[in-house]
Amino acid sequence: MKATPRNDVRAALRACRLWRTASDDAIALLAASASVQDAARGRLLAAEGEPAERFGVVVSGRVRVFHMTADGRTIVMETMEYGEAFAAVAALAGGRNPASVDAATPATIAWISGESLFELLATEPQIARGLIGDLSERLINLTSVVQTLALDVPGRLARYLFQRSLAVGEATPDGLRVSLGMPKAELAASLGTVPETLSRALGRLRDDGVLEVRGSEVIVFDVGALARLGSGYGE
Amino acid sequence: MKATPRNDVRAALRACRLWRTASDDAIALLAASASVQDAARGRLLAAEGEPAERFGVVVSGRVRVFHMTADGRTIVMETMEYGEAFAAVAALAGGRNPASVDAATPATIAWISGESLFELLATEPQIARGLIGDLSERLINLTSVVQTLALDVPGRLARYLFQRSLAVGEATPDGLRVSLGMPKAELAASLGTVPETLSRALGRLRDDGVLEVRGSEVIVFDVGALARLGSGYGE
DNA sequence: GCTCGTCCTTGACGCGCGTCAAGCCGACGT
DNA sequence: ACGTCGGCTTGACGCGCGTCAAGGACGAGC
Repeated sequence: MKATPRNDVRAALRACRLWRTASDDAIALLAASASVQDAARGRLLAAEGEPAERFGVVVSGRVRVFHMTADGRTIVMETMEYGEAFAAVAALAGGRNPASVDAATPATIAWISGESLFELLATEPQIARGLIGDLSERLINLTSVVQTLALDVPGRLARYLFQRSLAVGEATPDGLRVSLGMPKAELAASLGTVPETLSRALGRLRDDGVLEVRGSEVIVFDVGALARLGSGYGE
Repeated sequence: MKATPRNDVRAALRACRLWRTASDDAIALLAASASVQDAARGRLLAAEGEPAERFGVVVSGRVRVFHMTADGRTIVMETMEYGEAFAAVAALAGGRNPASVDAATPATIAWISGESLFELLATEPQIARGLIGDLSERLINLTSVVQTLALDVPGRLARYLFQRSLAVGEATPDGLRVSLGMPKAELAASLGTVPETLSRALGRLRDDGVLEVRGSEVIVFDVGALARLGSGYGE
């Protein structure tokens, strides 16, 4: 961690939706006040229950916002990438972190104090609207997490694959090629389950002719089926 | 629904934390612009997926924010009472309702357009901070819902009873008397389960000597056990 | 080539919980 | 007091999924 201004940090802050209407000068100030941390993969960045007086913005890499259950499994609530902020709510509400955060890949984080943000808010009040919009959006995302948890594992998997088909699907003569985006063990954790069950769920989709598994990517034949299964409407 | 200003409406709006630093004049304006609806119990107030251009404030009664799964069960995400706003995120983010809302009791609702709120924000920018705080808090609440969903049914029940013990527990010579606050069928739904399973979970707590069931209230002998079970740490 | 390690898959089993189907109890009307 | 009806409880059963344990499959290193 150090406090010299860095271009990558300023760029990440500029890209952050929280204060997208802020002036470049204000961003520069924010960047100057930030402390920068390089975190190895798996490094814990914020712990559930800890008081939070600052929040992080992802400069590079990916971080996971998650909750760990008593038996050691994790539920991933959000994954944040370049230019996204995490642990912001606790800093804004002045409370404790409602969830833990760790680095899903090697990551660089810019830490900003809640105070700095409130100062920014005071000098440039128009950013409030962006902030409110962003918080609302996050609330909507979390709502969808809750809905996802109501699905069974095949449903959650289908929902994930469907979203991923839209995002990174690549048409080929065989079908839509979709990379899983992470090792299967990690995907299982993201879906709130274990590798064994994920494997069976994939096997079932394969047997039903929806897709074909090829190592760490799948060839999707029937995107509609994924959409159907992932929206919670029976088989 | 009608548009004449009402004292109960103004009072409810005044009590609303979203704009707690707003001036009385601004509240009066808001109240005048509101349309008031009296809803019977069970009445649907907002449907998931619908575009939302307005949000509601509870003037009397209680409303439930919930998601209905494909098989017809409901997950309750929040319960809003006097002076609390619902369906606000969609109106603020300009999207669709991420969840449905219905009246848990007969309720009176003041509907306010998202536009009115933004006007208020423009004329009295200091309310942004309250709004941000409220949204953050709601985000934290939802996070706790996610965590609750990771518990098994006895755990969820214990968590609920523990919170309720703190909120409405009444010391008696026998133990802490805690009313369930709603019929058991409704409680079961709030916990994301069915009456049968709730009944068994209560029976189990009774057998373990943690509490005793008396109709629609319970006598708690061991509050610590409730806290333990509800935090996700084994039996 | 072999060996080792890592990641994934498959099978067997147990547990939690939702479902179906009876009972039970207390509240109410006549 | 009796019947009836709705809310609650209890038992039996099936299914989904987590766990344990035992194989594959594949690449890395010698």
